Amino acid sequence: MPELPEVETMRRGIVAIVGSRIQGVWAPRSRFRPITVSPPLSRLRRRVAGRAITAVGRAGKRLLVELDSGDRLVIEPRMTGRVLLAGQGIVPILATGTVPIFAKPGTDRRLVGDCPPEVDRAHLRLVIELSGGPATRLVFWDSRGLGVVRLLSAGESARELGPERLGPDALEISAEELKERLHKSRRAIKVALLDQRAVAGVGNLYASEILHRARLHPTTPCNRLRPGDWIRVHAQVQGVLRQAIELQGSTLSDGTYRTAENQPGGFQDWLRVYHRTGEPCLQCGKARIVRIVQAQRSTFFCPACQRPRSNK
DNA sequence: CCCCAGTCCTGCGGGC
DNA sequence: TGCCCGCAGGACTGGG
Repeated sequence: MPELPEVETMRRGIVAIVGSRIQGVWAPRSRFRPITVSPPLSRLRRRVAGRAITAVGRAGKRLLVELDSGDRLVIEPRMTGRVLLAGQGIVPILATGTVPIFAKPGTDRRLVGDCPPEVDRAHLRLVIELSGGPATRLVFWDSRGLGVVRLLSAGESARELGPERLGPDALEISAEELKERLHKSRRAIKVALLDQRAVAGVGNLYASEILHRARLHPTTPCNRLRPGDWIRVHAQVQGVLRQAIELQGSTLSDGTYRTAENQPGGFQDWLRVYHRTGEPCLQCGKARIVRIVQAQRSTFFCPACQRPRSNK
């Protein structure tokens, strides 16, 4: 599930398209529902055709492809979306379930590299044709199809990515601002960290990891946190996300997330609580990891290392 | 302000 | 062995 580290890794993986020009955009035919694109593809295509890419940025869990027209493409991978680059004469073919494979055009089933026998393009959602750079295509792949691609004018950007909808990026936010934005809330700290309007980029996996390392019980109401708690939460927000970026994100056993170079991430080997229900805590070695549900999402924590706040 | 349930979607794993 | 069901959750919406 792409959160900030995975999206940042994707951004770094495609940043070489800066300077390229968009030649066309198309959505491959598929047995699945078409990708959610706005404006509709025909209009989007007219607005981006011939434009040069001036930057590739990121806001929280969204990828931002800036164009010389002042418009920007916003790519939201959500649960299973991925971006890939295809080079000269190479098109991505996608193996069922997991791994994208690269093949020479016109040879659909003669694949380059290892590949399971069943190959399809069903989850290929959007292809952006490029010229003048190292890649000829930017490809958006998404198995569940919850991902979204939007073209926003400068004005729309201000609204859609503005402070009403998106808080400061989790890598940029200061300890003071994080505390200021949350400390009056009665919400559980775990739930609050997932609120993209408060701070952008933390998702379900990293929220559990952050709180375990900060030694804070996930159900603690924000307004019960002490100054030292905020310091630790902030330090771990940054520490965990930075380490995860260094390791190119987390590829869980479902294998869905891959870098733009089609490599798995490495942070899954450093997870201390996520998906480790019943296993011994790696911190204390005594207690076993517990799973609870908060706001309809799984939370994992160590009952010994993350004690609930006693009164006051 | 906050919370909850529902929605979108597909792949997978458990249970029978 | 096959089938059904529920689960996974990011972002959003509508109702309380």
